[in-house]
Amino acid sequence: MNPSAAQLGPPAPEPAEGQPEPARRERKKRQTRDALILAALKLFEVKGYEHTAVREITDAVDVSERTFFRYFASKEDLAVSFIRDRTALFLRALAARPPAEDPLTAVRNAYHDSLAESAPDSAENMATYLSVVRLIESTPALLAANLRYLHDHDYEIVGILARREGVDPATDRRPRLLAAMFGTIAFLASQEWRDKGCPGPEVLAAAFDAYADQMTAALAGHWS
Amino acid sequence: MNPSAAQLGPPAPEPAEGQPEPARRERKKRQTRDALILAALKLFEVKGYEHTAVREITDAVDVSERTFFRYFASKEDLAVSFIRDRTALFLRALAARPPAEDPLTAVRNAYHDSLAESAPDSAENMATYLSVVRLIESTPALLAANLRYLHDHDYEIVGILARREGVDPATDRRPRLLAAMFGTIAFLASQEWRDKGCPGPEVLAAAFDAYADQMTAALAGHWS
DNA sequence: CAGATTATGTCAGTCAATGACAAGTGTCAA
DNA sequence: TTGACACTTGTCATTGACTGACATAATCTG
Repeated sequence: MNPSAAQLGPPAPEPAEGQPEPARRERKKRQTRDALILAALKLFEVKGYEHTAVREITDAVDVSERTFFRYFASKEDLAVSFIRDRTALFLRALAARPPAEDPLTAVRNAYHDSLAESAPDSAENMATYLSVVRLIESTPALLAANLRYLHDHDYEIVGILARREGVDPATDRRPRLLAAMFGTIAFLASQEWRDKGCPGPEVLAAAFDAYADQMTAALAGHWS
Repeated sequence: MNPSAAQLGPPAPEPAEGQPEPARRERKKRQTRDALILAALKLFEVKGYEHTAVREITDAVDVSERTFFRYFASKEDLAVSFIRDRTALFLRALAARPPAEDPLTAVRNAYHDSLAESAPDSAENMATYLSVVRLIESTPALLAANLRYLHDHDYEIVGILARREGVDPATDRRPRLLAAMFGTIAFLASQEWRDKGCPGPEVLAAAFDAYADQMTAALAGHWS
């Protein structure tokens, strides 16, 4: 049982595997994991991330502090677990885009796909996700963790892009460049979205598109 | 005496202010600050960042642990203090570029300027800087701190760009976009540079240019 | 030199994170 | 059902980053 081994969105019943798991043990793990996340978010919202001790979270769920760290590598890790799920969604969406699309188009569409896939999941789910984003965007430490997570997983995007276009990521800089630029504008978009008060997902998508649209314009010449 | 109030490159004798400071106190502060940085880097290089306790650093300099935290907000803070200096150089360089240059050109030239300004500073200085970059690039925690620092100061670049081009950063996304993209490629460049073994500064500059050159190409169509 | 500033040391304490070992619980086959 | 085996959890002890409070000592200022 290594920390954050099995990442999964909160109460989203596993795609159902055959029979190979008599369930009780796994079910309990999932329960405590979900309970920890839920209690943590609740506390974070009230007292703020920094001022919530791990101890308080585990007390609320009635498990030992040690157990917490067997589920999550760190306090940060819990907070960004949602981001992890979103990123995984995006990666799958990107891999699924038709090869006929050029890289930028594929990335843009994949972003929308992943957003659409997670958004209507359930209203309650969306609300939770929104509160997490709000939390992350307003907590410097989590913002940094988020940044770091995105960076650590850029190479996966790079791999998919390079495969799609049949280029060698070791010599061709374009896949790395596009992957990094995607991360950048996704980040800018969620900032703008937060500044607007985290309205609906479609506003986030619109902000993303606006940034994507202006990339070449920003590089062009004078802005007059 | 708040932490990291006065950031300055290591042994670079202050631009000399009139007379208003009878010096001794300031001189001593500078001394211990430099001594802490020096001892820290030496230890980091030998034992690695994570495995060097603040206690060991302060023992080497013979000050109390508490004093360390009066000079640096955190252990990370010490390590990225060099990055701060470099960023400050870049900002000044960017502000100094002629307004006739279009934004992208100005940013690229400013990057080279700041590199040139710090590089020949002194051979020993350069060596120190290189070891810091190596350290940061090979320590996940520091990489994250670096990322965060860059992000936290994007707004300064945004401000300069917006002023240069006479646009409103609140409504026009282009300054934010270019600032973020600059950060991205500067980051990619230093990674590539590290992977090549941190050769000379000109190699870093070349990598930066290569990325800058390919930005539009990466956004264009298929890469074939 | 007196008296206001300011830096430093000491101390006690919080909080995150980890290793080691014991105790409890679930699983599976005989 | 039972008993061996695989995990999971709790307990305990420890390290290390960081902070607040207060006393002390050094450096200004006049």
